[in-house]
Amino acid sequence: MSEQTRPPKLGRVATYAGQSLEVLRGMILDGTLAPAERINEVHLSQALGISRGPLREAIQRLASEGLVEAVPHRGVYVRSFSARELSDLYELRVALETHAVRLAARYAPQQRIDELGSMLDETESSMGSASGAYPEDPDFHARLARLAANPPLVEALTDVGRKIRLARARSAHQPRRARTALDEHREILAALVARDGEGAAAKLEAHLTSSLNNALAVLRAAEPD
Amino acid sequence: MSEQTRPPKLGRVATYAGQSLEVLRGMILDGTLAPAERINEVHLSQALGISRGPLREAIQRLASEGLVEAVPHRGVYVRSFSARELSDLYELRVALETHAVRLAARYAPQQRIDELGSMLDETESSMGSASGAYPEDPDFHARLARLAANPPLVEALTDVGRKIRLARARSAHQPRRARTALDEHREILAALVARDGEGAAAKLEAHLTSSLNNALAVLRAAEPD
DNA sequence: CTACTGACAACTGTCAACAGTTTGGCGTAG
DNA sequence: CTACGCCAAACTGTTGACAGTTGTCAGTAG
Repeated sequence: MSEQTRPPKLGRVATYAGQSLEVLRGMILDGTLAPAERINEVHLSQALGISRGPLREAIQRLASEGLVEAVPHRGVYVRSFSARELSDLYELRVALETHAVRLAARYAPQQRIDELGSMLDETESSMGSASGAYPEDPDFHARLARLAANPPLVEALTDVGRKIRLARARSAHQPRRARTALDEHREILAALVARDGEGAAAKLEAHLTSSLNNALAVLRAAEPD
Repeated sequence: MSEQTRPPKLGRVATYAGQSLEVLRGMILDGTLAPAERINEVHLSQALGISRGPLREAIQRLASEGLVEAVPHRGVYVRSFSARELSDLYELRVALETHAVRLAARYAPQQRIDELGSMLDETESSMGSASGAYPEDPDFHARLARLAANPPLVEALTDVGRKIRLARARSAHQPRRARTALDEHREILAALVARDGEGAAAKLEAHLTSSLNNALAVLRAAEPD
């Protein structure tokens, strides 16, 4: 009874629609709901233990985020991306992230940059051990974006990042590339520490380009149409 | 694992939720629903002649677009922007649009560029007459963005453009600036015709900066707190 | 065997009612 | 007069049922 007697903390979502949104997004991004798969509202609502109302609200938001495509009277489908669309997304991401890193080089406080460094150390130390070795660990790029201190920019990058993550859902963890990515992250950070915005942007673009090429290679290997 | 069907590609069939989305967006952008105003679901659904279900779905999408802020159990509010947020939005827009124009300078077919020119001619000829003289006519920038041939980029710019339009809802049409804007548009287009991506980007940035300054001035004049 | 027709099943879109939370007002105590 | 607490009105969140559409499949004509 007294478990939810907390005053309204901002950001806490105590609503089925809000929870469903996050659960669904997770199911799409981790592949539980595969690309091009049709979503059955009745089945899914029963699986989630809720009614169709809140579920539909969550789906609408996913549609607005571009993770799902809703065709009136015909159902909603998990979005699938072509190689061309993946390239477009990466190109957009490059534009956004290089801009972010230029801003960060100019305005970010030293402390925030240092935090990024220690985060990379942690990533490296926990890399040999567990299976949690992501080639593109989203944390680094997300934190990098936040250094630009421009919320709309961060939001735009979050959106693009989600679509990219879905687009390359097939290309699973590649521990070999993880080491390379970490090195490239360090180079970017080094330029950032030196307040060299252009250098950081160049390193970042190279990093993202090789990431795209890696994703494209995996994509074409999976379905060489 | 799961059965995969192809997403139907057909056009849009009318649905209350979809119609409400567009109507609501219009009401927000033209000021019928003022910034910081609370939206009453019952009242609004009756005004639209529909039930709360489809209306709520539309609202969810508006929330995802950032035009509206939904606080669980407390209602949804039309989003209002501070001067700082407006600046952030413009900064993001500059990054996106300059990137778009660089792409356009490299890849856009001549014909599409020429179409932009004739569009400007039409704008000019219809400027002296009617009241439809927008200082920032969205068409030019939207069409410019499309020349980049990168759909996610266009989408991102659309999102930012909507927020900006809402943020500067108070600064109404200013016919004096309309003429200036048209001239600046022509300069951008001239650089584009010359395939001078950097030049076009520079002109564009200057244009957007003066647009921001104009908006900020109007904003501070309206509420100098 | 193929092409069309009509009915059935499945699913999405919409609605009205129910339930839980927030908000503002009133009264009472200090 | 102010502060606190209770209560009712208003509103949002959720549900289950109903309605309209789409896709499928048997049955029939060519």
